[in-house]
Amino acid sequence: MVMNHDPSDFGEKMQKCQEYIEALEEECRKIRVFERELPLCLELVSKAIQRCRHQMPTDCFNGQSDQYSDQTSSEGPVLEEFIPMKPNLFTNEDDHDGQEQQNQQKSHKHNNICSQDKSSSPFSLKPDWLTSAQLSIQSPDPPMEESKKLLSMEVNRNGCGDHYPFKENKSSCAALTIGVEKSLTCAKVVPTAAVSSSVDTDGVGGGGGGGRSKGEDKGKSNMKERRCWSPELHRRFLHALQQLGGAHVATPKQIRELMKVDGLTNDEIKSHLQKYRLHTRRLNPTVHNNDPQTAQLVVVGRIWMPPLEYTTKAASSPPSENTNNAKLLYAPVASLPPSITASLYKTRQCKQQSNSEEKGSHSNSPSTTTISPAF
DNA sequence: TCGGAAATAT
DNA sequence: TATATTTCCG
Repeated sequence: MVMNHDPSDFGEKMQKCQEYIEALEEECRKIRVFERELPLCLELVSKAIQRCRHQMPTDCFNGQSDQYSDQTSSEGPVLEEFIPMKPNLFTNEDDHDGQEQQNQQKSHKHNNICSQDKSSSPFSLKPDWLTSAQLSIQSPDPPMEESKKLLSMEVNRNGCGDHYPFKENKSSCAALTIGVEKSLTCAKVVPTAAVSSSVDTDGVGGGGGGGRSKGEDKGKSNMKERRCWSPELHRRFLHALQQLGGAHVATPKQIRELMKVDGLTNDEIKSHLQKYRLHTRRLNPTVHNNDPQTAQLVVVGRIWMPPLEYTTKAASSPPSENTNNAKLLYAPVASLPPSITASLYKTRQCKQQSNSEEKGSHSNSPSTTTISPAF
């Protein structure tokens, strides 16, 4: 809708405009809960809000419709119905309300159309994801398309969450192969002693090399490259656990078969499983609830959700596998019980930006759920 | 093949 | 120091 108005109904238009914005904001809040399912919708509304805001003081009230007329054609008819279109800045507080946005604002001039297009296009969200090394952790799990992008990103970078270019090491051939596996892992091909210091700069939790190296020399040369369990990989892991009936029932071999990740070894899974069990045990020393069917919350990124659900979502498993499908819960942390969120932010996450595998563990009721330190 | 635990890097 | 991961042992 081109708002080239008569000054006489200025106030009325202004009020309508404001109402639109408020309505859109309300919509946006609702959509955010289902950000994963409705990423484009969310973006659409977000853009609508920011553009509407941006236009209010100028076009809406000054009648400068030509300022955005060119943009409307490219934005599509829906927004055009009610929002003046115009390249805008990174003022969308609903997208990634964080410092990254602010930083971007600082670094981009107001009329930086190219940048705006890049960040706002539904199909070019990658810069947004890339704006933070923590995106794969802090953000809710990306929708499928974004998830793919994220995964492909991970192929190109060498490490969990860091932006270092992928550094193919001579020994990288061992376990890390291609495709899915590389995507799922952080592809951190680090012959530990040699390269890790230059690559693993963001503190993906521990470094750590092999176990007891009987011969010290062994560690350097034959050291297995570290497997960094990316969130996606961990989702698969959890999904496998779900299918197998829980962490204390599943065996590494079974998990590996279910995960279907090339290059992933039983040892790696076993190690991860061991860690998972330890955390579970630590969190609930009295309640031995390893049954995923009763496990209530899992932290993925910064989202808590029933483990069944998020693993299901991640792996697109058949619904029949799960009994909890009715419990769809894609909720940002903000919507979680305060006790949970409070605990959540006490966790080590704050210090480990790219520690991307977190999960809470389980208890029989959310109220008794304890929050694990980043797992 | 598995679970547990030591070893090691960060 | 805590954690993640690898490696060894039984």
